[in-house]
Amino acid sequence: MPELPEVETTVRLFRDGLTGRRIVDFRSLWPRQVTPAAKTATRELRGKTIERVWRRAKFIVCDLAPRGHLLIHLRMSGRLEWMDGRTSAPPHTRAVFSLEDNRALLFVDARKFGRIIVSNDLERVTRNLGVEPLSREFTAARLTELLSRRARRLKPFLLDQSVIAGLGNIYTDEALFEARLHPLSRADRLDKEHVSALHGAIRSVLREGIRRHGASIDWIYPGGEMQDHFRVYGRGGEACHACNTAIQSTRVGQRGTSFCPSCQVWVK
DNA sequence: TGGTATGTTCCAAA
DNA sequence: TTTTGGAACATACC
Repeated sequence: MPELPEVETTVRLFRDGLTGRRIVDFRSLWPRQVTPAAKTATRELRGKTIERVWRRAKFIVCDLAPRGHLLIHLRMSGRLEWMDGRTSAPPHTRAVFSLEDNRALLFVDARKFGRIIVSNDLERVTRNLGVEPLSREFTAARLTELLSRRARRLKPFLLDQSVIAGLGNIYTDEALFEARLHPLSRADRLDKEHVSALHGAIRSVLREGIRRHGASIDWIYPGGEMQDHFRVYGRGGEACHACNTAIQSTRVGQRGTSFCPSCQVWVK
C-alpha cells in the first residue's frame, strides 16, 4: 500500500499509539531488509523512546530520544499492524518492534521489498529526495524550473523521487489525466498553462488520496476508498468519464500506464 | 502456466 | 552527461 497518500494514512493511523512509547526490543525475521545489520539495529533501538512520527516522501519517520531515527519504507507490499497479548502475528510478518506497554508494532511485507533503517543521520538517508509535493515550497514556479532542466517524458519524470518525492504509479497516472497531459509528453516542452495544470493536478490528486485514506488495489491493504474514484489507473478499455473514449493501457518505463488518448495532450 | 503488481537500485546501452 | 531499458529483489494472485 505505498504511495504518499497511503504512507500519510499509515502515519496518521499509528502516530497516537507510537508517540511517547519506549522500544524494548526489535527482531527481524528477514534481516536483509534492515540497515544497519539487524543486530546493530536492535542495539540502537532498545531503550529509545519514539518522540514524533511523521512522513518524508514515502518514508515513515520516527524521531527517537535521546537520539536517532527509525525509518520504514513500505515499498510494494509493506504495512504496519498492531499486535497485543491476545493476537498472534499474521503471515508475512518480517519484523517486530516490542513496546513497553506490552504491545508490538509489526512490519508485515509479503514481497520483502520494504526497508527498515536506523540512523543517527537523517539527512544522509533522505538527501536524495526531491521536493515534498504538498509543501509550500512546491510552487508552479518551482515545477517550471524542475521541468525545464530535463528532456524527459512526463511519466518517468514524475516517478523520479529525486525530483518530486511521493508520487507513485497510481497518482502519477491520475495527476496526468487531471492535467490533461499525455504520459509521453516532453517535460521541457510544456507551456505555462500546462505547468500550472500539472502543478494543481499533482496536489489535488494527492490530497484526494489522503482524504480517501489511500487506495486498496489488491489483498494487501484493507483500508482506503481511493480505488473507487480512479479516473484512469487500472481502467484500460473502460470509458473515459470525461469524453467516453476507451482508456488506453500501455507501458512506459516498465510501468503499466493508463491514459485517455483523447483528453490527454501529447506535447512533443 | 505466465503475466502482473502501489517501489527502488544497479548496470548497460543509446 | 542524460535518458532509457532490462534485470534484480521476492511473493501471491488471477
